[in-house]
Amino acid sequence: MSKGVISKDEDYSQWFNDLIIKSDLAEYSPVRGCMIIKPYGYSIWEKIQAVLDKMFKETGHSNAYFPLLIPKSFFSKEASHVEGFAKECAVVTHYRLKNDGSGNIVVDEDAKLEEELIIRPTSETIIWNTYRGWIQSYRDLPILVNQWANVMRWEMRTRLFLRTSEFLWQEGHTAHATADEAIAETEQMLNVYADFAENWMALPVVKGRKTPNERFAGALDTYCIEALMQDGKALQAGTSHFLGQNFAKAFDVKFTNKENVQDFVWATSWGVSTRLIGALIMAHSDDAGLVLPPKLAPIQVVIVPIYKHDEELENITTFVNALTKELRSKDITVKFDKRDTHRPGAKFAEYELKGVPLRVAIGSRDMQNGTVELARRDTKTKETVNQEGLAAHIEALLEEIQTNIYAKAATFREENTTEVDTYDEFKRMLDEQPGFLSAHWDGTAETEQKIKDETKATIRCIPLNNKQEEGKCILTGKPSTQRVLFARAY
RNA sequence: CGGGAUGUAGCGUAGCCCGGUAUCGCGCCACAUUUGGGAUGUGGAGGCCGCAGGUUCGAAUCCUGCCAUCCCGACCA
Repeated sequence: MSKGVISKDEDYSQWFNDLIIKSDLAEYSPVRGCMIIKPYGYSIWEKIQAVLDKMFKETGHSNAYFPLLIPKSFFSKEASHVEGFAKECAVVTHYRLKNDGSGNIVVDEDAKLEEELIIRPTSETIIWNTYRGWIQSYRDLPILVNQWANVMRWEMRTRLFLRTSEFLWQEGHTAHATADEAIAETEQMLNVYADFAENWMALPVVKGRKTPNERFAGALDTYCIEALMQDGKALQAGTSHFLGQNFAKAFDVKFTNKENVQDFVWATSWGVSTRLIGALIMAHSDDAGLVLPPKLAPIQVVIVPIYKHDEELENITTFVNALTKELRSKDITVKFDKRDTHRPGAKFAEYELKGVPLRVAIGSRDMQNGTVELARRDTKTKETVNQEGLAAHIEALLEEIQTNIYAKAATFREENTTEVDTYDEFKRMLDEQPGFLSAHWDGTAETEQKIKDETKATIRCIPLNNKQEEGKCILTGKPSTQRVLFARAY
């Protein structure tokens, strides 16, 4: 176990917090629920951004930026939307501070805003208010816009990366001439998210749809990707919403179609957030620290020299410089840590904590033998290999690590996904072996709510391409045509 | 917003019951010896004891109020 990090079996929540703090991803800020994302943590976000941004552009989207502050009145235009967000909005009421004469800085009551401003919890309202001016004809459609931004939701209870008051995300907001086109867009972006989660984050996900209860405020249909964490709880890793014409109607966004008939515009929105970093941590890491998939690791390979004299270091450095150059030509991110202020053992522990996928150690012994020592973070195994062909070997190994991390997570999910047919078994599994529970449900909100109240488990999603089969609801015994996925969730 | 806990050096802590300006470890600085899994020795620096009142000759310690954070619930990406 790493110093200062509690074992994840002993206290999972504490383990998660310890890891984030000790591995330098983030720290607490002076403001409740807000965190400071430190350079190492932010560099993971930058990688996530770079990959997703490319995927968005390849699917025809462009980036834009809408303001942080939204007039309060905008929120009253879409009924279910305001209901969903009203309780967690931060409100700007004044625009000036003053000195009260005794050295205290206070709000200047004379500087009260005519209309209060809301710090965006999400941008549907300001964006649809804007789209009204952009759209007149079917020729103006579709609009395929994404924005990278911060948002604020004043949550009751916060957790680093999983649920902070302010978080970073991207939100796509598209406008279409037909429902079919909007639904296709919603599904397309869900697939982009699933592709990203599985192939970059090494995180297996279930694609599905939310039940009406769990839908986004203002959506007709919410698609999601659900992942399973190591403590058996589910995490919603991304969502894509079909908003129908709700926002177009609320903000009066109409267009003239080819038949010269006016109609309301069809909408989607979709987003993922810095929560993905939380998912990354909880899905793969262990008691020694983070385990980052090579494709998203800020440092993919760290090289640690072991030497007694400067002359030996020079020797090693010459070799390392050549190796580094070769690795960089393969787009592999390398760090050569030749600090003489820390001994090798300390460095080993540090990079394990930080989840660097591959470590190369080179000492004088290796230089004489023409070898290096390679240590994998995912398996914690070490091997001594020849310096000849090393770059190619490392490249292959990184791919193997990526595959292995995914396979491990997939196996875990498989072992913790259970089909249950009775309510007793359902409750017993939640206590004894938490995970995904695939069970029949009668399709009513009442049943869903009752199960939630009694067990804290919610319907995570109705998986897409779900197998249709006859069954009986685990709670009511009423007939059902398919299983849905339950779990306790973050 | 309910329940629980905690605030003492950068971090982790002792001291609090029984009032007398603070303990230990890690880290930090200097020098030396070290370097294949978290080095060792010697010397040193670092504190308005969360904040504000009160009691007292004297408060980290007793009293009152406040603030903040974390954990568990309800709410949520």
